[in-house]
Amino acid sequence: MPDRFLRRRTAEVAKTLLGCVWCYQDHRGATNEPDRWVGGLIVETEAYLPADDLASHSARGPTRSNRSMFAAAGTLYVYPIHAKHCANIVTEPAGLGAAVLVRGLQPVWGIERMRRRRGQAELRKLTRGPGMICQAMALDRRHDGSDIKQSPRWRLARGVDADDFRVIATRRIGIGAEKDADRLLRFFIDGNRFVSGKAGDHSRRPTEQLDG
DNA sequence: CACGCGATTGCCT
DNA sequence: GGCAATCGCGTGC
Repeated sequence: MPDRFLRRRTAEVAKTLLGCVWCYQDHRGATNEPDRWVGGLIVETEAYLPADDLASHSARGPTRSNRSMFAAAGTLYVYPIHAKHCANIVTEPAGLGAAVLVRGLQPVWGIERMRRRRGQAELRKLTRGPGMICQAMALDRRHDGSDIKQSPRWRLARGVDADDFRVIATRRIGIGAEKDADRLLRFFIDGNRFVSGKAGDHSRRPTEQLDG
């Protein structure tokens, strides 16, 4: 994925990240495991904008914990919440404080490792939500600040063609009324089983999963 | 240094 | 659909 893809406006990046391949080569898997990658297809995202976005962690400027949000596009911003973690990909020119939260992933690689880490066999319960994704991919604060464009252990690439699915935009999840809650900055693939939230939210029509 | 809360999840009714 | 668990971080005393 070219640098300029992530340097664009965050809402546009969040939308066009849908259907893309996102995976990580973790070296903590068993040695005899042929497939050392974990990851899959991005099916749900949220945009956190550089300015005038009260919901964004960057809204009140850089601090020790959110500083990677102000780094170059392609940097990972991983933060802890409710004893779990959420992973973001930084967007826009460096210094602005914008990122895309990855909320839903269709598992493709390292599924057995994801099952072990999640303590859960059911495919649908592996990466349906930002906290689950980090647990399944074993992402935590140690990954905060790493640059996925620079590291050979990360891959972000074109996956499913955008013509093959419909994108729905909604309000972001878990944002209080006083914090720009009404803006349509959550994007997901219509009907995909790995979109988080309550049923009916992600299932406007009962479509099949992505191919390829 | 104490306290309160959150871009969540999972269990319960 | 409601609510408790859980813990790192920001805020304020």
